[in-house]
Amino acid sequence: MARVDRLVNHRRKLRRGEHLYRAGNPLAVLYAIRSGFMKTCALHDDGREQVAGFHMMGDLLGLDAISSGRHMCDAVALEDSEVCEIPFAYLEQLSRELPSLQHQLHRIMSREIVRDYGVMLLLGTMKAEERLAAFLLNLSQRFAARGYSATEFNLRMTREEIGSYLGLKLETISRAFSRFQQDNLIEVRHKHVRIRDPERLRLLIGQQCP
Amino acid sequence: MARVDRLVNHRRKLRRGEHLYRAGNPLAVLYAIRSGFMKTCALHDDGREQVAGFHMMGDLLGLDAISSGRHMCDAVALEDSEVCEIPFAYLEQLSRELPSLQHQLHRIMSREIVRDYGVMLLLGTMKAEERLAAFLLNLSQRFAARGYSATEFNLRMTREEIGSYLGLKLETISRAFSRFQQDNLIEVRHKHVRIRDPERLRLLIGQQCP
DNA sequence: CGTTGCATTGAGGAAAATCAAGTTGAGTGG
DNA sequence: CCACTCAACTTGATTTTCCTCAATGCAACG
Repeated sequence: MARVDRLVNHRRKLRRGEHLYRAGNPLAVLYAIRSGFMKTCALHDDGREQVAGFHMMGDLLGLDAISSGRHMCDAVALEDSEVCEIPFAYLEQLSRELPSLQHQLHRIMSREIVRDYGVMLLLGTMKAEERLAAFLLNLSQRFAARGYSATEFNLRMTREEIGSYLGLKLETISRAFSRFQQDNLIEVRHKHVRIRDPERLRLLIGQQCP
Repeated sequence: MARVDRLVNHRRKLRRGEHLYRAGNPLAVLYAIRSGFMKTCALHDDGREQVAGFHMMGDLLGLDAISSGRHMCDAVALEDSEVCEIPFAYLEQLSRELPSLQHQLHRIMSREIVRDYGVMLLLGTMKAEERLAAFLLNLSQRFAARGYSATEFNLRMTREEIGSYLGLKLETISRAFSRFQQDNLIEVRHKHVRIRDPERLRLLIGQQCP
């Protein structure tokens, strides 16, 4: 137990806007988010970038770097945040001795893969408003799982970042928000969102294009 | 070494069209493809599905199931194929004793995560023809890495499956193929593709929209 | 109190989806 | 071997969706 403690001993604080790591940085440690809110951005050679995910308390970052020993995306704090540094080599060593730790690590990596499949489904098959609905419900659920309100929260990211994540332009996000508000699905004012009708939001996602 | 051999001892043959596993199946083994060609499909509750990846010799399938103990997607053979069954529990056990095996497993899972980021980038930021160009170059590269021709190969999947993977409709794929052929980038006749100008295909991807 | 960065809204245009015929080729059975 | 069938593919016309461009609004901050 003492040794597991040592695994998560080192903390690091980040100011809003600060990079936790950048693509190309060598892998040294994984990061468990203790507090705050972050985004990861996948980058293409030609300069294009896309938000690959939004991350909050309890999420583990840096798994992309294990394959090559270098990070393959950027991680940026969207608000002041605190992370735990987990030396990867030590994590591997310890997980050889602790089967439950080992299995936990595998489950976390697998969960990331499953999450990515969900994003692909969203990007590949959904219309703009379906994407935003799915995004809001996902956020809602994750806040709820952490003990925050499922129906009322502040967005930490800009419309542009939401758009990037959902494969849409910021204007499209803005219009979808306005439309949801008109339809009494949500109340939205700047970064603040209140979900008024989660059930109809959920239905909205199911609408195949006919 | 004998024990590593035992790890990959069991084979399974699949006929074209046969499922290797389906979403919901409990995780028992991972699968290493020995020969053939497969697709994995992510599924949404409402029946929508999307091809999450195409897989060939050497690829490892089933990682999505580790997180929950159940498969989260379908895997289907696109041609007669053979796979190796790798009991996951035994793999975990053995990787506790063999650090290099452990690290190899982590790298493979991480590589899948990185691959997924690439697909997100493709789905989120690229236009139809860029997507198809990226797809063809990726296939080409993977064939080359396995000792096959990088410039000439047979597609194992239909236009519809390509479209599903790329977030496009089959008609769009067909038109993009025709256009590439007109522009002398490729020759395509049904499933047979010859890449005539990989360099210009590569350039095509870099074209930001403006 | 103007500057700055987001956000909203509208108008027009481009990309891809949809709808609708045809074509091709592989497989099947006469 | 030939006619038939069926699935996959191609191509064209039209429609939808989202993007682009542009103007304006709004809050935060020095």
